[in-house]
Amino acid sequence: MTLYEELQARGLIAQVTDEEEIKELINNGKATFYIGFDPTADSLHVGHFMALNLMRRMQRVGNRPIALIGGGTGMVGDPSGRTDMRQVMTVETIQHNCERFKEQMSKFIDFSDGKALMLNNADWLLKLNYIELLREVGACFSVNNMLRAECYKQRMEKGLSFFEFNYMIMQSYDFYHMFQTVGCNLQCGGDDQWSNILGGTELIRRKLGKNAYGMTITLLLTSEGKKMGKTQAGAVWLDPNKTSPYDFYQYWRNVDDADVIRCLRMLTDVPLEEIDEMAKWEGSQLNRAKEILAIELTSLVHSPEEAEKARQASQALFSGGADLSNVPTTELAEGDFADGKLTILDLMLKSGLIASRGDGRRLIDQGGVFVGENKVQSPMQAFTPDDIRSGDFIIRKGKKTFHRVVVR
RNA sequence: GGGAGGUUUCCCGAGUGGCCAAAGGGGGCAGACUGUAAAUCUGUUGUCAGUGACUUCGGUGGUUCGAAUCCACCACCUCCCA
Repeated sequence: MTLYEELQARGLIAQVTDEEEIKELINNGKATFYIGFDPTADSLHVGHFMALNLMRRMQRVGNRPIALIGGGTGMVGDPSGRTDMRQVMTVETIQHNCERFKEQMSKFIDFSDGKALMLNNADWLLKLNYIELLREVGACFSVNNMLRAECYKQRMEKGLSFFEFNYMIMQSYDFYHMFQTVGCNLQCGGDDQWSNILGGTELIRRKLGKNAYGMTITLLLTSEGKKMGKTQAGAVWLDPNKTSPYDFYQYWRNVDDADVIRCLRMLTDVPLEEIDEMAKWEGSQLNRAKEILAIELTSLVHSPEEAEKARQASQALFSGGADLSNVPTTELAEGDFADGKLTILDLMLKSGLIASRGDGRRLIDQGGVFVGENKVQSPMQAFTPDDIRSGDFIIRKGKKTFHRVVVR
């Protein structure tokens, strides 16, 4: 199976500018392709994972990936898919975020010996002179066309600033620049990037009379049409300090029935034949598929060891296993026990299970808090360090949030 | 530059002087049912002590016994005309 066929079979390819040419390029490892990453946070998240995965797959057959950090474009912000203007970030924040991205990406992509590049468009965009830019590329963009682009359409109702309107031009300039300097001949991205990518191929054609290509990958949406990897608490991060491997594992373990197979196909390396088998599973059998998904992804993003730990912790909690050492834990010192004991409210507050004491009272009122097997009856129920030390002290909030407390 | 309207609790959105911690919906959380799924039903959803106090309705001042509601100024947003 060729790379292109595989990508297609996994449902990753959304749109391509020229199917035959792109097949030829990527199947034979002749593509130098780039994907842009906006440094809007200090960690990559699940949304970026699709892109990293694509880069990894492409690199395996000899294509050369370029991870383009949007240090320059990040100062403007992509209006695609946004209903409001992005917050403008300081130069220092952007710089810091770029560093972190670099670190995280190295786990997925081999940057040695020029097998992959990491560039920052701040290196060329910041140097641009407004008048020169207008003269050089301004004539190649039709405002009429730009306004028709899907990414701006939605914003026409709410209002779009000129500042953001320029995003497409800058992204196109990136492609144009890298086409000339490092031979970048293909741009990939999420399907919401389609208009921006076309801007680039168009610019290259007009300015240089040469062909460059574009390919977008399907956005990973839940069956309800929401972006995958978003929770109420925010994004699911790849940084273990922001989203623990246990939480990461649980996120995937809990995806909807309707989404498991698609996630397996698009995100993991599990062979397609095996996934096709799983697609036949029904009902509670799908739980097995969710476990596989969670293990595979936690292994890829963190490590097989972390994945195993998360699996063991989950099993211990949900199926009554013995080893609870890998459950999320809060450590307290004797000194934390003001009067020799702490109430259940204090303990939950300290371990981050509740946001306020009122929140905790409500939960307990509704019978949603357990210590071990026992339902907590009163918010004033108190525990001494010895109570906690006398065995595994597990607080359960609701059905699936567990937290262990230990006293040093 | 001229004119009109708006800014409410996580989001949308009611509220035009006391009965407003503020309707309704969404979302979230919890309970029941389950498979760590979905759907459904129920409860809950500012903070802290619990028959009470405190903070909240863009900001700052003012009127009033009393303001999310009235007045003044400022900031921001949207729409219409140039």
